[in-house]
Amino acid sequence: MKIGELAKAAHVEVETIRYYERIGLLPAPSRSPNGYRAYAGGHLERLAFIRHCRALDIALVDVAQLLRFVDDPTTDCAEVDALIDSQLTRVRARLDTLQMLERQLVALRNQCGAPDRAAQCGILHELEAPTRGDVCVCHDEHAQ
Amino acid sequence: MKIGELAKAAHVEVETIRYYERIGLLPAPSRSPNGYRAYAGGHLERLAFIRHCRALDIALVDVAQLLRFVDDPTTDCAEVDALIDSQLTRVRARLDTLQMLERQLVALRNQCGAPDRAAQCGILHELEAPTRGDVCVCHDEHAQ
DNA sequence: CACACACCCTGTAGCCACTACAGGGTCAAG
DNA sequence: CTTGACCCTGTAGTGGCTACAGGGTGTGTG
Ligand SMILES: [Zn+2]
Ligand SMILES: [Zn+2]
Ligand SMILES: [Zn+2]
Ligand SMILES: [Zn+2]
Repeated sequence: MKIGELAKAAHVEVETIRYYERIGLLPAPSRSPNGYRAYAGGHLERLAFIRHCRALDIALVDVAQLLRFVDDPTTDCAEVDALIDSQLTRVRARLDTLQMLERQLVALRNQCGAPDRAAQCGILHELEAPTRGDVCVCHDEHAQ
Repeated sequence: MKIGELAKAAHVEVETIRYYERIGLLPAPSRSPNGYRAYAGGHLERLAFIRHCRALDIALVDVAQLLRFVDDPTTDCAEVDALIDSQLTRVRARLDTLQMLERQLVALRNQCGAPDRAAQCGILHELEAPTRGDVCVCHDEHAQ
């Protein structure tokens, strides 16, 4: 299997595959006489695993860790669980932030009475608020 | 005001301020005879505005655009509104993705029956699923 | 006055996970 | 014989900072 075929099979860019090889995530395949990379089934499996993890937004360092567990199935899976847990924690933290952000943006959006000149726009007015030392609608880190 | 004082006042790293200056977001201040940057009140205002936007996760290019509106208050604020709207759209899209992600991670986390050897761990098992062509628990991009 | 220490300067490189060339080689179809 | 699709290596760019390295400056203490 040539790199383009592997890319198509795994729904990944060719450059991404070479990148994974460069950083040591995907083992270097054998080469055809012409120098082209020649992949076997195992490479597609491993690449699918990686992409699957990436779809879960798991960082590549953590994917590398998971791959080590896959390669050595005698290790205690508690570390796998912990890794997923910490990933879940990160995702939930980001979710909280984004939900706050959405509320703040909606509030901000409602500030614009009617589109007119920027001088009257409530949005810009609101964004300038912390400038004047007013209570900040979106974050209070600089309000304390 | 020296750069460290400005940094403290705006709750920003010194390097961040120099970075904003380098990319043209914050105007270069005048210099003291010793070469130190000497900031005026306007700089703190502008920096607060930028950090306020960044707290709303608005990209620096968009912040630059907003600053142009601030500087020229005669422009039509419809563009401001559109910018906030598109930001809101981005945030909501990311929210949707993250919510799916959280559900998938929870499902994945529940796969681990009891921590034991990695060979039996349902999490690794599940992460390997797309490898075997099974229906993918987390993303179907490579399942169709 | 000597020294420490905090702060300032410039410039460059690193982070993450790719993505996009530039500049070349290989191969099959028409 | 030419076209075009694919492959190769190596390097640089993205965003939004962050972290040095290698210097200069300013203040307080012994
Ligand atoms: Zn998947
Ligand atoms: Zn408006
Ligand atoms: Zn704010
Ligand atoms: Zn487990």
